[in-house]
Amino acid sequence: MTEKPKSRSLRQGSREQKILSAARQLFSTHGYDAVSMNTIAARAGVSKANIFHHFSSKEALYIEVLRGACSNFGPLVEAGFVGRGRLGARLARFSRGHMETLFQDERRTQLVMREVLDNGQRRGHQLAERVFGRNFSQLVEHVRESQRCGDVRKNLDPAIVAGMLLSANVTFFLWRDVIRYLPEVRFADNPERYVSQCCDVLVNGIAACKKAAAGTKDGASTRRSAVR
Amino acid sequence: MTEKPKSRSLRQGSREQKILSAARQLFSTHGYDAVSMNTIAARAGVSKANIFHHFSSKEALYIEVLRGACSNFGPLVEAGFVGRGRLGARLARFSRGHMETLFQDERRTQLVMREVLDNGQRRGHQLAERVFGRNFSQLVEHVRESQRCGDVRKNLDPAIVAGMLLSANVTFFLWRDVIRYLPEVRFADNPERYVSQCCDVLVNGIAACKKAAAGTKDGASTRRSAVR
DNA sequence: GCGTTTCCCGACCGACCGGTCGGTTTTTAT
DNA sequence: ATAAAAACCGACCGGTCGGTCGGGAAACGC
Repeated sequence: MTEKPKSRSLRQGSREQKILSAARQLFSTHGYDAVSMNTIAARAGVSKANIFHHFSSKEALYIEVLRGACSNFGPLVEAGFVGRGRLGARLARFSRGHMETLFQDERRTQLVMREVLDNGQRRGHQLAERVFGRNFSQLVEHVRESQRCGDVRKNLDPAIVAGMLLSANVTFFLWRDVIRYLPEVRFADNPERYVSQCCDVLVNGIAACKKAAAGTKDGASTRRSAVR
Repeated sequence: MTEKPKSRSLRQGSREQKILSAARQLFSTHGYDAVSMNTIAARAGVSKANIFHHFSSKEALYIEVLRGACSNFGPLVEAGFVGRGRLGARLARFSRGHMETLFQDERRTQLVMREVLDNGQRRGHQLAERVFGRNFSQLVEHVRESQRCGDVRKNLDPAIVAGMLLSANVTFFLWRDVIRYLPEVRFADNPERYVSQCCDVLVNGIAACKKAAAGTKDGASTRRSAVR
């Protein structure tokens, strides 16, 4: 009716994109097995047979969704870490950005998580290359750099420090719907405060001894805000 | 042939236990959807109909497996934390025990993880009560106690500190098959070293300022061992 | 001994799974 | 205008799913 014909090259892959979009939504929230091709077809407003016209199999479709989820997973994060300022400030900025990225596209994060849990052993290699790739390497490099500057203790494995930096946020994301019901936990709906405190601890933990107290300035503001 | 009759009350629930055991194995390694009742029946050496005689549905069987996995999940861990000694030593002992528990029954850990990922939102409440229950509370209480003693900075949320303590280990468990392929990571097969360094960082991070260096003694032994 | 209850199984059910097939419509190239 | 190619669909395939049913075997109370 109101639609113009549109050349195929213009609306290139519109149906295919709809399929991918539907599959991304469904796979990430319910997992691979729990989602049927019928469901995807219905969600995408497309016949099931059409899906098999664009993707050779359900597995192939899933892989495609996964590939899309993995690309550019970290550049934003990385961008948040670089720059000048004292260690505590940069680290907090990075961590905040990281947490934001996790929640910005929960679907994507959840998809990756699920893949790690379900196929970590089988596809661990690909995941390591695709999800992290250079991102983790760059983060480690930053830590190493800080060690050279004397900001970070030299007896720490930079990869472990980088891992701890990420693990706190990832765990928060993963368990947020559970810890909410723990009576002692009051930060379930306040990731900012969580990140802030974690960075506080980490900065103090990794900083070279004489500067231990210095990093506190940025991270320790316990009463930052109660929003979100 | 060689089997004696055995009264029913003696071998009480032997078939039922076999079913539960098979279900536990299969669910934990492949997830709920990917495991069929036929498979469970075959693994248990029982007819499928018999499973439905003992358990009203697949869901009920799964819940039962889950209940078994959740009980006594933490007492051992808790036991490792209490006792005397300086903060760093106790914390390291606890963390080591925690990591050990995670790997001691990987199946169980993986089952809980999967449940969190798949049904965290729906069953978050039950999970919070069953998986952690008093365990997390006790851990938090220990942190709070250390705060009163002046060993831990008072401006930190004890629940967050407790969370960081656990998150490092949990993340290691979850991502172990992925980080193995990261070139910078050399601790993938050496959880002891990982735990050791994490505790080092945490102890220094949470310790009251003047004692910052003190906790290092126990945790910083970077060259502890290369075994396992 | 005998009835009752519990345990157990093979056969079977409708629903749905991933995937295919033949044919129709739409787009593109000429 | 037309033929080739790509996109698309309804109907259908063999197979498996969770779950049921009727009946046989074993343990129980008496």
